[in-house]
Amino acid sequence: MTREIFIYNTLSRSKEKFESINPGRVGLYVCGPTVYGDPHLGHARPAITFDLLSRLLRHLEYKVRYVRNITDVGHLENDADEGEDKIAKKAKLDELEPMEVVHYYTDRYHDYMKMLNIKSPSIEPRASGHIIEQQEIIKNILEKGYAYESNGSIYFDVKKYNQDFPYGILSGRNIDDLISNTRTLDGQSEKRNNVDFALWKKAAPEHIMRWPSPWSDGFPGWHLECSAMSKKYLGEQFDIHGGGMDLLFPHHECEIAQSTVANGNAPAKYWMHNNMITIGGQKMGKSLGNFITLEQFFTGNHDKLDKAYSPMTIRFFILQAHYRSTLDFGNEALQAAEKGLNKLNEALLNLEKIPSSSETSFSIEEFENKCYNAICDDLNSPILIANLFDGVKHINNLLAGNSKITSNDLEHFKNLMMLFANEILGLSQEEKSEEATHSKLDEVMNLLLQLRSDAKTNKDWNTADKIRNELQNLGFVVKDGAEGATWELK
RNA sequence: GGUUCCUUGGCCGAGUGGCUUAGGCACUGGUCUGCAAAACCAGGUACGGCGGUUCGAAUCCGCCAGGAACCUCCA
Repeated sequence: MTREIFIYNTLSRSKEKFESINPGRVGLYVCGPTVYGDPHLGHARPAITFDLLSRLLRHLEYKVRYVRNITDVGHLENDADEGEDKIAKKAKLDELEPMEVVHYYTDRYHDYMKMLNIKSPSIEPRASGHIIEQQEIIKNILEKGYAYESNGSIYFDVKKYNQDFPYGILSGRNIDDLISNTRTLDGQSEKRNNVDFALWKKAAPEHIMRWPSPWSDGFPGWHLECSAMSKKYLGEQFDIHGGGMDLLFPHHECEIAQSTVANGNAPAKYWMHNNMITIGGQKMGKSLGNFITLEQFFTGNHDKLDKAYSPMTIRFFILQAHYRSTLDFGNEALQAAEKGLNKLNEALLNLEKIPSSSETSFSIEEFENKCYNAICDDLNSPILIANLFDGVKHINNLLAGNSKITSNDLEHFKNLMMLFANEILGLSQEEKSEEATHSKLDEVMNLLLQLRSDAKTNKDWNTADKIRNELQNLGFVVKDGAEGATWELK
């Protein structure tokens, strides 16, 4: 299947036709989470966006190597013990091993990504497992003269780099503005310029995570890990680098600088950035403390949530906006998404009930093209979803006998609906959870007992007995007591 | 302060030079129904403000207003 894909490349600030470096293969690197907190709605966005991208590429028969890292070193030391309640905090008086924190939150991240039906990447490397590779890059940059040592730490010399290469090509920043505008922070006196960034940091005595190096016992700078791991698993130049817009500067800019010095070229051909999810018009993020975790969404356990929302509702909600637009959180919007998704799911189930006929009254081919065109146009999932709702309309009309379809076309149409909804958008038809079913059973039984009680009040003994006897046949025992009837399962 | 970006109907959210009245949710009328629900049919409301370019602009340009992201860890 040869379909052209267009991708918005942040580097050129325009949509470009996607052409992979190696025919039939795609190398994709996406910045993953720093695992020191529970995953929140913001984390779901890049995960879903690039899950969608890899699903599409694979469907179009590319062999995709999708690398998404886990950042487990760099900024952990003080955030490790953010307990929610005092008891939990007390339990952590004996500080946890950083790797315990990392392990715990990595597990949590995986659990919630799985619930969102996000496929596991091909490789999920960790920064702490690639210290050697990072040190190799530092040595390389030092040899080439674009980094300097200062008090046991190594900094990248941005000013020098900018004399030979353009710094700021991704973010559109100008180094002179940066130098004059960057805030001066404490502890930066080691740097020649405040725009310089750390490749290696000497560890303070209290810092637990530390590795030996030619320069000091310390740990690698944050920007370096992605350069090291993408190079190791995808090579010096790969196809697509993804991540949140908030990583554009300085993180991705620094990656480009590091790779340009070390390898002689920028790491990726296409740079894709997903936009932020906002709450009340503001970015939902850790520093603002206004984030809602995925667990809270799934349980409804948060002040700002009217109710619980299922993982698929969250996924659908995110897919209903284009990945480069901000998306504002709101209960109304979420409930609209929930209802819309239900409508879609019901129609998909009803696909099985459609009778075939001797002719087809709408164009399957046109439907197919519209769907492909939408998703191949820089992952325009909102348009694809709109097209799927056209499909829903067709399904309902077919069921109502208002339109017709031949059995061949029906088969094709079914496959297309399932392809786009399930395989590409990743909207699985989640089974009603056992828990939910169980709690509903209680309500249903109470309803039956209430009906029986009403019948008894009306001396409608036939109905009352019928309810009791039929329940008995199904294995339920109805027990009449002074306080009313109760039931139990035999 | 610098850089970049956004502002679409009751809500969310596509579109980007001329007929897309996108789509979802909500709403209104009708068909169906014992009554509902679902479904189907029909319907309304929009492009922040002011100027300009153009035969024609929500879409291009300028100014103004409001908002956001980044410049420090952040998806």
